[in-house]
Amino acid sequence: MKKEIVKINQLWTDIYYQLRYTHQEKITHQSIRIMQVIEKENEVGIKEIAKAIQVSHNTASEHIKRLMEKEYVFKSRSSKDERKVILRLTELGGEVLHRHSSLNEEKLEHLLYEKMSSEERQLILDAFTLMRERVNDVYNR
Amino acid sequence: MKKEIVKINQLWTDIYYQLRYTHQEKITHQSIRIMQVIEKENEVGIKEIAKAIQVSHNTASEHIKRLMEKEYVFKSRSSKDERKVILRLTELGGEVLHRHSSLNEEKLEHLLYEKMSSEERQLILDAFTLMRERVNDVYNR
DNA sequence: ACGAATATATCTTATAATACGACATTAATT
DNA sequence: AATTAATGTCGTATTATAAGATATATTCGT
Repeated sequence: MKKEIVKINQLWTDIYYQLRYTHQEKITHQSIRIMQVIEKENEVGIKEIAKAIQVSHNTASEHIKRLMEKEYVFKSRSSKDERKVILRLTELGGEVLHRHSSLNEEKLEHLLYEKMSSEERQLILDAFTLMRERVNDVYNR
Repeated sequence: MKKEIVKINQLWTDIYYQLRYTHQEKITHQSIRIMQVIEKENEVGIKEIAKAIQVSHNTASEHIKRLMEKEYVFKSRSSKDERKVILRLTELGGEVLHRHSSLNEEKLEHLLYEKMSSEERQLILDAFTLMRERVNDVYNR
């Protein structure tokens, strides 16, 4: 493995460790992964969840039941196929997922607006934008 | 909240979602958080774990027992204070944590070395390096 | 129109994870 | 020697996780 790759991963995990949210609510690993899929993909139903986290469809259904009890997720039905569930995050669910996968906004603002010049800030934004664009080229056809 | 902050978080989570490892072993949320602390901090013992994940010391001790059974973690004792445990990740533990918090090395290599020029690659590396440096200035004295 | 296939839901059962209080042990401190 | 600090263990309770069996509703194929 090239050493730049290892280096970037080191930087990535260091940045996340320092800038993540703390004092987060209790939540399970599966719940986070499920909510990530719902947020990042379109038209996600029970079957897609089961595939994404590698469990049976009935287990996936139980997960969703629990997430609905916590009001992190709600269901609607596809208009094209009334058998199919379409899952979405509630506002609360979105906030919870944010606190478990995003960078702390206050810390990020402090870093970008008080510890960096506008040129440095632009460098960060350009790099992330480039990376996301190229990633999309690779993984979404 | 400034819109650049929200934008960067959007990019951050998109990049992670696309580049993360898939088909990961079953692991609990608490296990990952504990291993992150062990990897990123020095001289972590039971007390530090308890504080980091906000549980009692006996619960933290049980977590460590389970992680040792799985051979993700091992203990030694501080030479300065023989009461104090010092936790470290085993090689296996390091790999497991990697698969649950880092970017997939194959995907990253493909992205950086086949989809980017060396200038673009350098931009990414510079941006991450800058970000990590400044983060360290802020959060480590 | 009708049986087959698909998507989801529910119920039961089993195991593992999570957490805490109470109590015990060992090493350091005073 | 008594106290404090760091950790470990036991008992107990709750929740999470997962699968199989079974059921229901919708759509597809002919």
